[in-house]
Amino acid sequence: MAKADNGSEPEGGAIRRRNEQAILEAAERVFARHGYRGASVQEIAEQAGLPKSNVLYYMGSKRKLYVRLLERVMERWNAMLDDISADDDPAEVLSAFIRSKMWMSRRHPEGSRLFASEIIGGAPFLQEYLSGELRNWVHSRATVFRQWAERGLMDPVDPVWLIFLIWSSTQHYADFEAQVRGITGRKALSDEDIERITEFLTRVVIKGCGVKHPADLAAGEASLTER
Amino acid sequence: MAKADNGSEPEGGAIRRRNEQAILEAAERVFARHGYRGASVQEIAEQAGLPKSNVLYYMGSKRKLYVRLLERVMERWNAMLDDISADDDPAEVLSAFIRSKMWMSRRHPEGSRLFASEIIGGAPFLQEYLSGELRNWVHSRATVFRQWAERGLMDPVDPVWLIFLIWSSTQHYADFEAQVRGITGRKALSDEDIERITEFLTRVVIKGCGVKHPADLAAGEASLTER
DNA sequence: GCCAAAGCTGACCATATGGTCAAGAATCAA
DNA sequence: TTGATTCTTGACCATATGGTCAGCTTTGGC
Repeated sequence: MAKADNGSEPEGGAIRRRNEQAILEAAERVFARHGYRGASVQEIAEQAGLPKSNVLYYMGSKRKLYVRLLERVMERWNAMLDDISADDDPAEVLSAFIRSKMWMSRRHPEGSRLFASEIIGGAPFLQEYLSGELRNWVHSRATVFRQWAERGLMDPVDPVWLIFLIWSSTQHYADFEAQVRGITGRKALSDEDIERITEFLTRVVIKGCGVKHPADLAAGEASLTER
Repeated sequence: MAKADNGSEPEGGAIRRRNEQAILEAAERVFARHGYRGASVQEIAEQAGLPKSNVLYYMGSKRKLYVRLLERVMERWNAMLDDISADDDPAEVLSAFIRSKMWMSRRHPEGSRLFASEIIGGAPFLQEYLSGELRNWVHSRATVFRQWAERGLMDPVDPVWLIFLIWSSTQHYADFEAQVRGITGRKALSDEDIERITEFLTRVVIKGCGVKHPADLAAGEASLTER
């Protein structure tokens, strides 16, 4: 038995928490860079500043460590999947969606790359998540998008392709960071860059899908002028 | 010395060509799935139906095989980077660009994933290509886009972000195929699906960037009606 | 200070890795 | 048929892999 049993999740003493944190951080980097097979426990241990045995002591096995990392990433993901309803303003919802996705890519690029690496490898560990939880989320969002289209708030585009468009174009800046750096010639993108890209993507998506403000709807459909 | 020296590239006898072909195909799959480190020569050999020694005999080393694959992918890529000029119709150029990128992702998904895997891993083998050849191509295209914007043929968007948008949203269907399958619930996308997605992306990009037909320009700017 | 629990880690293991090599088999122009 | 070139491959090697374990030290509540 450990000390007092608090109801919250992060179990274990201070030492355990500190070391696990170091291991998880190092592992996220290494797995993101080399994929599940290509990553070695030895390298993770070195990056965490611990002997290999210690990593196995805390994490049990390479596989368990990897699964735990994926779960951590998916938790961050899910926290972003907030609820929207058909009554909200499409432009605002899409804008917020793009912005939060963009900043997620910026704040957790290694996590994004870890996820990408898993998917590229055929998603051996995430298949049920994709075709279960995530699929449901996408389809519930799709329903809302379709309602917007029916009410003339946006063009009748396929919502799934639209979601994929937003996902891919935002995650690009995390997953393909090396390419972005090579082509722009910069060592890293600044916060302003990210903000400008966010604005660009938002603009293209909203204008490209013919999203209208609810207020403009009441003003009659005779005027095709935007804004 | 081998037989007659023909000027074309694919050297070697029929046996060599056949085996190399089998090895390259198998290797593209395995490297795409597991990354450079995670791929094993043994697995490549098995998938090619040859003993490991034979793979090394033809390819020299794992590293040389990998580099050769990357070069093959980049050749396919470069063949697509045809020339455009500021005199062309922006809508047509962008449409053709999206379409060819989309079909490249469909026809060579393993190659696309191989490239993605290399970039996610920090592009250790492709850094100079990215910041050299590819960078120049992007910037030459960017110049054309800017000229279009100056002539009022499209909104003054940053051309580099636009190119990234097209790259990411098209490549998504190769790189994240597992995710697309899981969420759509389908075993594979059909040619019609790809065509519809192409149309969707083209529409969003062209409408979203305010691309106009050159003919509409002459008709005066009073009419804001589209199409 | 006591002692059980937690933390730590070098030595070790079976297996898999990329790569070499030598010796034989198939191919082919002459 | 000959002889040289190409092809084929099992045996082998040094190293790295994920994982185990026994025995040590440290920690922290009493």
